[in-house]
Amino acid sequence: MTSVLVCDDSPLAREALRRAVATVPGVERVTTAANGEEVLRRWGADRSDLILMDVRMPGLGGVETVRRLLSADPGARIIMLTVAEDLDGVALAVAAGARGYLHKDASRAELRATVTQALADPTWRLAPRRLRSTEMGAAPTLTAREIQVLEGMSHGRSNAEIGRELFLSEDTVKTHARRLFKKLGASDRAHAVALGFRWGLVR
Amino acid sequence: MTSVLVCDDSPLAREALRRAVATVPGVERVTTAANGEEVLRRWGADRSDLILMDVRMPGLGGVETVRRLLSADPGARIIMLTVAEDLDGVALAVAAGARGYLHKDASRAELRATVTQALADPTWRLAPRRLRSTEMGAAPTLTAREIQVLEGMSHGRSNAEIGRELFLSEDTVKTHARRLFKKLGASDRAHAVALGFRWGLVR
DNA sequence: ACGACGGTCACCCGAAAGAGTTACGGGGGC
DNA sequence: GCCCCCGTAACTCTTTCGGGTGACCGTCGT
Repeated sequence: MTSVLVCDDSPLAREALRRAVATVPGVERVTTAANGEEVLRRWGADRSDLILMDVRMPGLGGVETVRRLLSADPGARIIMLTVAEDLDGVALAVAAGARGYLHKDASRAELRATVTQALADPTWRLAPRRLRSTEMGAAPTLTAREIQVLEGMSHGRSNAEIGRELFLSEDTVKTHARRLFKKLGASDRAHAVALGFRWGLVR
Repeated sequence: MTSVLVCDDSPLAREALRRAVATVPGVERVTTAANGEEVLRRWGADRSDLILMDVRMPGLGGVETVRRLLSADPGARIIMLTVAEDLDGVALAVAAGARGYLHKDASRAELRATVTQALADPTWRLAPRRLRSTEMGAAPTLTAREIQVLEGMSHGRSNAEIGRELFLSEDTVKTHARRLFKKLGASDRAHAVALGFRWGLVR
């Protein structure tokens, strides 16, 4: 029974990853965890053949989780997931024994190819490479204006206030708002702000 | 020149901590960092006498940062900051060499006392203790109902929908909403959701 | 050259939201 | 005993939001 464990603190990314991994031929079970602690806690009772784990997670970070997991089970196969910003974290994780890494904006095909290969060859290690594309669990791409409007919302400003701040008419702000709602799948500004935080688009 | 470094990924908590620490007699400089990487990067050029660091941070977690910091500089004095939920992280950090820890809802007075003592005595270690109170940079205390309402907002639900979900009238939901706005200092629901994320009240 | 997309703005309209106020019962603290 | 906070609920009133639609212009890619 081939099983894969997906670990990411972002619920949206986690779901997207789970769905993507589930389509890989041969994978019969995909479990998920929200943080490193959860992975370690469950590893004793429930070992997977492969772990996909985010580098940046609250609590026990991905790097430390890799260390502790490998000291408990040197045979564990782990692939780190990362965004462009924390390449050093990836380097640490690979140094600690992770088999490779994937950028979060890797295409679904690249993700599947990597998972397939890692499952097929127990000794496989990823030759470092950079990936692009906009598939998988990548955050929706907002334009600069849309992010400015979203940030305004996250600071509690009304459309009119955002407009004054950005030297735009309120109607224009509303247009940007409507467009970013659609991209994010948000039903209102509160939802949009929440999704912005969950996707890491705003802080 | 006595200097203290405050490290927390939450901007609000960071500012609150910075202000609190700055009032400690003898402290002449307070610098801040948003994550472990930043602390490590700057440690070579700019060493502080004491570090206050959050346990849970994105990227390099507090525990791992303690390890790497102490392996680079065994004399570094570090106090971990934590919320009630990650006591294991604290245990790890203390095991790794942190001098002690403070709950984030410790009173400002307790924070100052701890910092004063840690600065005065280079060998000081905190005897484990639990603290309470609502001073310092603690997140506003929302009631269970208020958090439920805030979570509903973060999922894009209207007041009426939240009411149906929680078996409350829409008017009651609006009352909870108004009260949580006031506690958080939010001007509308989008702002409240943003503050909820920044304070770590919702995910 | 054409179309898709992004940035700008406008108008209409119904549905929400938010502020203000009142109220009543229960619990905890002083 | 009293007061403050919480949970519940209702009422009114004004503002804002969000959807729908249409429009003009510039850019980029094909």
